[in-house]
Amino acid sequence: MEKKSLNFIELIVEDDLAKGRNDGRIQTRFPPEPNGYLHIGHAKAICIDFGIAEDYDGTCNLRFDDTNPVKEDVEYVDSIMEDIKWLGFQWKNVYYASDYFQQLWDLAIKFIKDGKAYVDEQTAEEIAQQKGSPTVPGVESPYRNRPMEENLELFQKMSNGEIPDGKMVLRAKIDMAAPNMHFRDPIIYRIITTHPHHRTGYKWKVYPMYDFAHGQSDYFEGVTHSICTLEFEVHRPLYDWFIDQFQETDYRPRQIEFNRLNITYTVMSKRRMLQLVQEGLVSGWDDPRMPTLTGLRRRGYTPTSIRSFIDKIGYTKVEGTIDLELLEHTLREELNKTATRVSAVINPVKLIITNYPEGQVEILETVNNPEDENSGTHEIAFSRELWMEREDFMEDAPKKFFRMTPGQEVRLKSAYIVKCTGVKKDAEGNIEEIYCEYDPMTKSGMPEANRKVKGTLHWLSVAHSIPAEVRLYDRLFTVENPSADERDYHELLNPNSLEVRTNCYVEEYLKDVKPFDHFQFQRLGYFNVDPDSTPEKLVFNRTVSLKDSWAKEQRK
RNA sequence: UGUCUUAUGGUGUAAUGGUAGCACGACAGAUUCUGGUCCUGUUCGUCUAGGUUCGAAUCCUAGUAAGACAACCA
Repeated sequence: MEKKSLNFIELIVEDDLAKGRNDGRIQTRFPPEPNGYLHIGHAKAICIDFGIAEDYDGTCNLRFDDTNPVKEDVEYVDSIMEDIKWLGFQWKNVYYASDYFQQLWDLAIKFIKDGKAYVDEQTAEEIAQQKGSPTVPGVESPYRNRPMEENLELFQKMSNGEIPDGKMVLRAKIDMAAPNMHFRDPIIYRIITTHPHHRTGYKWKVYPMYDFAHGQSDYFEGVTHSICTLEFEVHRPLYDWFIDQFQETDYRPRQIEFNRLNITYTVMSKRRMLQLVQEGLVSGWDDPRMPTLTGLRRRGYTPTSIRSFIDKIGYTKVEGTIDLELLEHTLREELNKTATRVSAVINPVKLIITNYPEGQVEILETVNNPEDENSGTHEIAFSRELWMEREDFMEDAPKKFFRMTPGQEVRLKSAYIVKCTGVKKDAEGNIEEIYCEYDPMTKSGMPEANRKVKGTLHWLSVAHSIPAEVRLYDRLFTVENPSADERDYHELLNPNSLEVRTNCYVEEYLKDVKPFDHFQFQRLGYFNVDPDSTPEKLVFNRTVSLKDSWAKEQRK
């Protein structure tokens, strides 16, 4: 058994374990704010949070960081839980930062009593101004040194709802000249009376800020490893400082930061995704073009493929961008092994076998999955009139065109070898029908069928196929890194990210499919059944195309 | 002209002082009743300069480059 190399987080955990820290206990948490849908970047965090707990015999809890009622909603709580479960993880407990509002408030009182917090009455602008800049030290607030009793009284008033929103804040008293901006008397409590909290309603008038809530919540819960993304690196000294102020035993949580996930041709910020949804540029959070988990699910991505992808990209502290192709590769890798092969024609043109008896129908067998011996076969009807793809015919074909062209033999998958004899065109010269003759001795399985031909095409019997809508998805953006582009992001959107084809056909075998079933449409790609699909009107999404070396050849 | 962090092929990631490897991509070939899959091969890398060491991608120093931080967001 080959030993898998550990990532830097696992190394830290093993080192802590070896040193006996926190009594050898491992506890993590996944701490989303319920203000948006989870995306594949969150999946990366979920995999390490739950993964570390699993691998080191620890526990992982789900904790909603719901300290800002202005932005949060139960709608998101529900979707977040659903997405985590879909990925295949199970939390030990569900916690909410709002569960700790009383404890946090008590802690704030302690800070005031210890002379480590004060009430500031300045405006947000004044406070921002005094903060200085990364290179210029800040200025102390005129309210910084007011007596402890006065702070206590004012904070009580804030908490009672006697002070309007925005008029006062509670700040930690640390160091306005600190080189780390976060130490310049950070605001730890603000007044919010106008928005109900999704769990506590209007009970609380003051709410703790992230820095005063996150690490403390970790501490209250007994978290040992608080894993988050790199953007919180500069917060870590403050995380540690707060804990220093009230730590009572040897137990201590530890924050570790890793690189967040970026993928080419997409955006990973909740703000940008919200815009896409609100401006109607996509159909919703679950639009199959969205990098949200709900979008990816609707697109046809599987939980295992996403986890496998996360496993491939690893965890480091280097900020980079992953090729979308790696994600697609991971998905194809899985679906190739699992997806049933069926035929679908998404740009149909009629093919008539002139020497095949009218009215005759043959029931043929076709394999479900050549990659899986146990997958069996299913039946497909063959007759005189078929559907084939327009792209599979060319009148004046180049040498490397291995499909249907007059005079050249091709194989109809699982059926016969045919030779094109001509076409019928309308007045504008558009091809209306294609004609061919079949060789009755070349039915699949017969010795003559082994004859070498240039190519194999998929097809459908006109009388035995059912209509379907097929939605062809492509990347949402035309540039690799939309976030870094100076242009307005509207200009970067791919106008062809969705192409709806309403005149497609699929085999009768698919008449009873259910939403999220996935298939390989032979020679086209992997498709799944959209939730919009009904027995009367089937709707398929293209999850990802097959690798297409003919398309590549054509681009040369 | 601050603090923190990072630097390995086109991309991502290993090598934990001892042979720079893997995956994706690209390119070429073979096989094929999917121009898919499978298989084979090719291409391409330790940011720079010093130092420590028998030996440095790894440790040290200095540069260079990139990123994060100045919300009553998380």
